[in-house]
Amino acid sequence: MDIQSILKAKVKEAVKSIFDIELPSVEFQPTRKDFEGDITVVVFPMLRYVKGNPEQIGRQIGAFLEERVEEVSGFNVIKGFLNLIIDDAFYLHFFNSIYETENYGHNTDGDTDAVMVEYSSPNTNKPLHLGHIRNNLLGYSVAEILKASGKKVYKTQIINDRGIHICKSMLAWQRFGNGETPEDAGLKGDQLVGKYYVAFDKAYKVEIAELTAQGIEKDKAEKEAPILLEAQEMLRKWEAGDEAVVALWATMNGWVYTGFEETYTNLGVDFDKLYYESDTYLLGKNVVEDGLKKRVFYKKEDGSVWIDLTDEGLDEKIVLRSDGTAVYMTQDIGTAIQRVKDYPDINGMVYTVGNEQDYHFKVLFLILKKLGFSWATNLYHLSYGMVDLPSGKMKSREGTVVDADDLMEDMTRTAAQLSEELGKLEDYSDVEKQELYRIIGLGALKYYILKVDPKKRILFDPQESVDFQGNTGPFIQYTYARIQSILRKVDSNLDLSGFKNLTNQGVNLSARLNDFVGQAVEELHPKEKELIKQIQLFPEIIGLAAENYSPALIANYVYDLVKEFNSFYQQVSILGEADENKKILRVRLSKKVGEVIRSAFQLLGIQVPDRM
RNA sequence: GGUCGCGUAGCUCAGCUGGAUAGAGCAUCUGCCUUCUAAGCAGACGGUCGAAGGUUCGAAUCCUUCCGCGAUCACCA
Repeated sequence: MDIQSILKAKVKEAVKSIFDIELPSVEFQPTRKDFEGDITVVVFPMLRYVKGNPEQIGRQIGAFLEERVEEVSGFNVIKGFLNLIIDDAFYLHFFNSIYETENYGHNTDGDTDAVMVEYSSPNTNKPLHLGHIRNNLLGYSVAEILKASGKKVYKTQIINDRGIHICKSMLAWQRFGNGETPEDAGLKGDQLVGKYYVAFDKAYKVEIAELTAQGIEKDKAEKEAPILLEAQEMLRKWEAGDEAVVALWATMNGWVYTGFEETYTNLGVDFDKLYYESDTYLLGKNVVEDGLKKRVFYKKEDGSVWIDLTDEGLDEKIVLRSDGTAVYMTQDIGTAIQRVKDYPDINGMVYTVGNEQDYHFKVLFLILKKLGFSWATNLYHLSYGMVDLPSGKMKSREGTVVDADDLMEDMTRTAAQLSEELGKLEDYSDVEKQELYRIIGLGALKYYILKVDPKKRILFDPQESVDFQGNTGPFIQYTYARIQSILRKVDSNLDLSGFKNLTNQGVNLSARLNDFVGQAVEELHPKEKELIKQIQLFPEIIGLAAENYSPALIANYVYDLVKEFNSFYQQVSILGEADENKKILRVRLSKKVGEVIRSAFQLLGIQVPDRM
């Protein structure tokens, strides 16, 4: 039972006993560092029920608690704030009770509902860029956080493998490629296909310039450039199942998938199920029929089908074209339904998609609700701000993007450079070093992106790059590495410390710690107490992060924990402590902090190194 | 123009389901490596929380208006 629940009941009891009033709720907050105490009861809200001077009331409640509640060892009142001092024994017992818990912080008795998390969902005509990185990191992390909060999670992406964009790459490759393959070019498949997408745009612009030079208006030229018309023709052939076109399409998409696979592996993300738009783009049409019957939709004279959302403050939205073909919305309706068919335990979905589609998802969710699907109330658009460069928006067509592969390589290189300067790893092999640099470089990148609130747009300056000091991934990884170093030394100093049972036989240790709790509770160092308090927060933070779909909460939490640990590390000696019981406690604290760091970072998709 | 989001230190961000003197990091400046990894620790400097009203014991946080930035308002996806 956590301390807050205990106190809540006791404060109510106090008010009942002193003033004979039933209090509906009690407000707590952690005591500010500048005051003495651990938990603060805010008296002000009680004034609605209890008449009197807040300071006076606080003192009366405080005295009651100090006398009747064994966890409360003292109190003070400042203005309307009742600061309670919690007995060290409580914290020690708490720490002792969770020390052996594996996956501490995870909710193990979660509901049986599953949730599907969609992220990445790239187009297959170009490589992934920085924007996709943010998307992937967010989606992956939220999926992991939901799992930790007790949900069953399916990770998915819908691959946008058809449409005019891929036809553009195909056409350009036919014209300028001379049969070039990724092997010939020495390029990843997605990079090669992206190259031809850029080539298309270049040729297209040349044609537009030629047309306008002939006196044709720009608008018209843009629509009638021969190369564009040809790409459109190619799309029609694809839809008609033209063998040659479909074969080329399959080949080039194949290259792209091989390339993506490599990028995903490097980025450390994965998927349980892939959906391809070439399979789903016709879905949803039968649902429209159904919606017409239910009068959720209506038909205009030209045959197009619409939904009227003006009552909800939105406008009218088309769900089927007059020629009977599907639009984007139709597909998304059909795909959502298909997913629930594929995984009947799904009772909610998370869509990781940029905030430029806020309106689309608002409408989509509303339509699904109106169609009466029970799971439609549990849909969430994990909307995030764009990643912009100092020069403005990223545009693949114009080549002004920060490529995902390049960026990861850059980060690894920077980590390598920094690490070499520090020169702490002379005994590592090149392979080991390379892997470590990757962990650090990616840690820096991932933390940098995940620590900010998803809603905010990120301005990414490749020149200034990503920090490795302060509130950063490497800072936290470094603390983890230091802890591992301590734990290694515990093992190797058997004869000196008598710690031989520490890592293997927890039972023995628990017994000894219990002795310690019994005999010397008042000796808990302030830093030890702060650390335990911080550790105590972890389960609650995971819950909050899941509720808010926010990896940033995890990042901020682990940063605070690490700061607290570093301060502890600096102020007290761990292995040098003379009192063996204290030494054991400190080693155990360090070990647990390490576990929480690893666990929290795992939720962010970031690895931790044993040394750095 | 309508709708949605954002605006906190020179820069990057926490805090936003209302609570004490608004917190970190970077940058600048001071100290601390013969003791567990200095990618660290301790400290200094830095703020009319975009502006103005309102709600109340109390507002960065909630409401209204305005300003600035962004997104979106296609029989494109």
